[in-house]
Amino acid sequence: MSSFAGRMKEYPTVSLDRFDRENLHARAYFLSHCHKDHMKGLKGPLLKRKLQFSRTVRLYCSFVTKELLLNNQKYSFWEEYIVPLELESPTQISLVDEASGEKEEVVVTLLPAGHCPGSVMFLFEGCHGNVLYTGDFRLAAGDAARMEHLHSGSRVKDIQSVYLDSTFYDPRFYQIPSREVCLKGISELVGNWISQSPYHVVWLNCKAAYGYEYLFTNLGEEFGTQIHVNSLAMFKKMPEILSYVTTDRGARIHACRHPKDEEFFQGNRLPCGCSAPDGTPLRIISIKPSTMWFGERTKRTNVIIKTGSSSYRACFSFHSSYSELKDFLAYLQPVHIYPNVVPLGRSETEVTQLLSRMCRSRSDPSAFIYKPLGVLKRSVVQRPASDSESDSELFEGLDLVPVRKRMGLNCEAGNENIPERTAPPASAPLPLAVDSSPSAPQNYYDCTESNGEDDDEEEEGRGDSTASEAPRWEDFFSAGTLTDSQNSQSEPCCSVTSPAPSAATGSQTPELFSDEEETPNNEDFSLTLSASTSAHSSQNLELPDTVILRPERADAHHSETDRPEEAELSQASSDFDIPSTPESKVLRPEELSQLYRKLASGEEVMVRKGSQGSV
DNA sequence: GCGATCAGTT
DNA sequence: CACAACTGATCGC
Repeated sequence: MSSFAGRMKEYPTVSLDRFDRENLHARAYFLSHCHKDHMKGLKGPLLKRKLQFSRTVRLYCSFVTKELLLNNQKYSFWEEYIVPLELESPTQISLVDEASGEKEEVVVTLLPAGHCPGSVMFLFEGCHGNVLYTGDFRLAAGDAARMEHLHSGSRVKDIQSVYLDSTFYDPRFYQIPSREVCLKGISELVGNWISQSPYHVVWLNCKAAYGYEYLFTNLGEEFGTQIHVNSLAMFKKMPEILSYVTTDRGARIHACRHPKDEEFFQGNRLPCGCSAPDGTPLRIISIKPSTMWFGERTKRTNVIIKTGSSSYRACFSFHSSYSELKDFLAYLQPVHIYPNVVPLGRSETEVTQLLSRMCRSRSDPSAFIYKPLGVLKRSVVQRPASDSESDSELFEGLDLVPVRKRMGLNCEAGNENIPERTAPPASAPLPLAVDSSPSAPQNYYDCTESNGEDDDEEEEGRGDSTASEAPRWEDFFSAGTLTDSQNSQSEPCCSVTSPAPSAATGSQTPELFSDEEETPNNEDFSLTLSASTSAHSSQNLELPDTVILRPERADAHHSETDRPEEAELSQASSDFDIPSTPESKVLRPEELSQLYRKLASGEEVMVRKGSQGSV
């Protein structure tokens, strides 16, 4: 849950995702996506009054977010104050103090965030530097390298600060299976079930929040069907979603909800109360999307877990995993990183400190020699989804840095003279490496036919789409297009600048595939299903509560700390429990700086187990 | 009576 | 499992 207070240090006159308290005085508002915890104060009467007296204060968001927001009556008063922005189209906004007339210009660019429909990150560029507010996001490793607007020419932009969705910034959440893998697992489960008879139906036990839509569309596509949901109203302008949902209760796949839906399910009823026309009892399974995570060295990823005779939990995450976050940060190398979320069981200072290891060094770069150790880790960062058993995590956080030139902050308006850092080495995901051929993702997805076309062509109708890309999740459900874009209401306070020229020269496919070969292999679990578990009215008591459908391979090393009850659930393993390398300890940044200095000065340095000793 | 906040539930 | 929303109790205006 976001605990971001609403304002960024560099541009304190704008407020993002918070609309109460101090934020009432903002010159402009930004909404990253339509989840309640990012809308605090948004329906406040105080704000409403302020708007009525203002000529310049506006709310900026994506078109889809606008649509979803206005779908809720409580926010309808915003209608005339919302300025929807296209994705990836830098827009200059004047931040005006209406009392004094003082004015500051800032260029904002919306980047797809992959969190839920309409979700975006905001990149601000102005005289206080480039700042990225991520909102909530789930991006795969390497995605930052594919975002044109994080680059200037072939170089990564100089990012002063990142305000980060740090939900899973904790080594415990090292790995979360990719969307593709999760989707494939769910697909197989659903397919195996509904193919058994017309009375076999599936209930997707989704929470009342946006973000599951790509599940609906992909399942709908795969099985040539529609998913039953409570309401279509919010999707009325989103044909690419609308065509896969229905309010026809006769559907085989349901994602409808009811306040007592869990009870209903126990009584073999769907939340919508639907039953078979001829009176034959339905055979219902529930699939509850929930986040599952896996430790650093866990190779097997069980994306489906059976939790009862007819209940399953399926891996699903709205947020990037620890390794995905590290990849993201390692690529951008911001000077500062501020957490928007404090993961459970941690303190704010703790997270900030952990994050500081991913910041560009603030000290004199010449004090650091990156070579000996940096190279080691660099390789890990390149292939985040793979070689998870590598012990090079020893120096986590200090890897990255191929030495990059630092220059002063630009204080001219605009973003012309942004200091450029060198592009990452060839082994890194290339900036703008446009992996546009549909074939490449197929390797990655590893989920057969269902995805090559999941881009749902209508999506491509988006007018602004500058970069031609392979089908991407974020294209699909993050920002989306609306029909009837009569939206171009030009606002007095905003003008569109020309997008930065695309430098999509690279053609090399980034590190997409990883070792997903180790992922699905789902034969095991189809067996379970075809065994056609007895109707769940007969409580099968000898079944354990939790059955892992695809057993772990022997590669989960439980060597040191072998805790039987956790051995099965790799997500219970944490890097705290099982150190990456038995003899290593994670050095504190100060210790490492000291170490690096010694190395730089030619001193001999030895790292011994547990503590760093030097000669 | 409305809204904000918190704890508990799913 | 740890997302995000809903429910109900409590407090204040």
